[in-house]
Amino acid sequence: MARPFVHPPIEDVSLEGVLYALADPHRLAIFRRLTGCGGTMNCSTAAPCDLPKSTLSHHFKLLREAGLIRSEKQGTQVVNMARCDELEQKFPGLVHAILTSSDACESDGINR
Amino acid sequence: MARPFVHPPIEDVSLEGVLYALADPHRLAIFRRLTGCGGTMNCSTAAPCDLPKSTLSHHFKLLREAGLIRSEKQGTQVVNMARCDELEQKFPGLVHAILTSSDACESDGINR
DNA sequence: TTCAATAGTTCAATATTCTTGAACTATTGA
DNA sequence: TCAATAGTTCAAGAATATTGAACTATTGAA
Repeated sequence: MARPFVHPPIEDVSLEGVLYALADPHRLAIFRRLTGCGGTMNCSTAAPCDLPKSTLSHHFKLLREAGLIRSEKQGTQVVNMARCDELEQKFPGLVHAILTSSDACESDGINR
Repeated sequence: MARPFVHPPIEDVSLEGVLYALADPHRLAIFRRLTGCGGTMNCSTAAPCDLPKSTLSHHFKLLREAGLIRSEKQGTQVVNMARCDELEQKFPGLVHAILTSSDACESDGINR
């Protein structure tokens, strides 16, 4: 694709950005799948929701630029992975607490 | 004031709502002050930022309806307190992780 | 090679949400 | 009774989000 992906260095990743990115149920669901799978996933697979692809693309971009995921082009697809280790170092316990809380919430209705 | 305050029961408080509420730097700053003081604080004191009062009122309402704070009228003012214990029970470790991460971020520029 | 299919991205327009000035309300103290 | 205080509410303009349509890059097959 035309422009290369933007991945902020971990020191530029802000708490607000992270919270904002994960405050959206679709993005939280995507991030959960990426952390859950341990490895990489392409966009449409990681998104367990039937949103238009332009919307999905937007969500992935936001997750990426918030510092939550790393994306890389691979053939015709883009593979994504959660930046768990870096995040854990910058925001200790945060991702874990969010994922745990999210697990406990069936109310989301979108996750899984 | 006309309409009474709305405080959702803790079981109706959603993770997304909490994340969204705290994704705003002003609201995070307000919440931090409320947790930091341990007790109650009126709105203008809890808000360490010089926003118009209509905006502040909106932020307090959002924090309240997201389940993060409890507000009560006392004379001419409204006193607020963080719902820490309830939140801890529903979302273990979450508030603590956010506050810790927030402490570590001087980049916010608004907190304290 | 060419061509169609795949997997996203980008753009632009509409829809939704936020911010804030101005007017309003409730309480207090003089 | 009145002014001051501390917020709330409303409405309008500003800022963001969502999404259909057009576009791009890569692959695999003919």
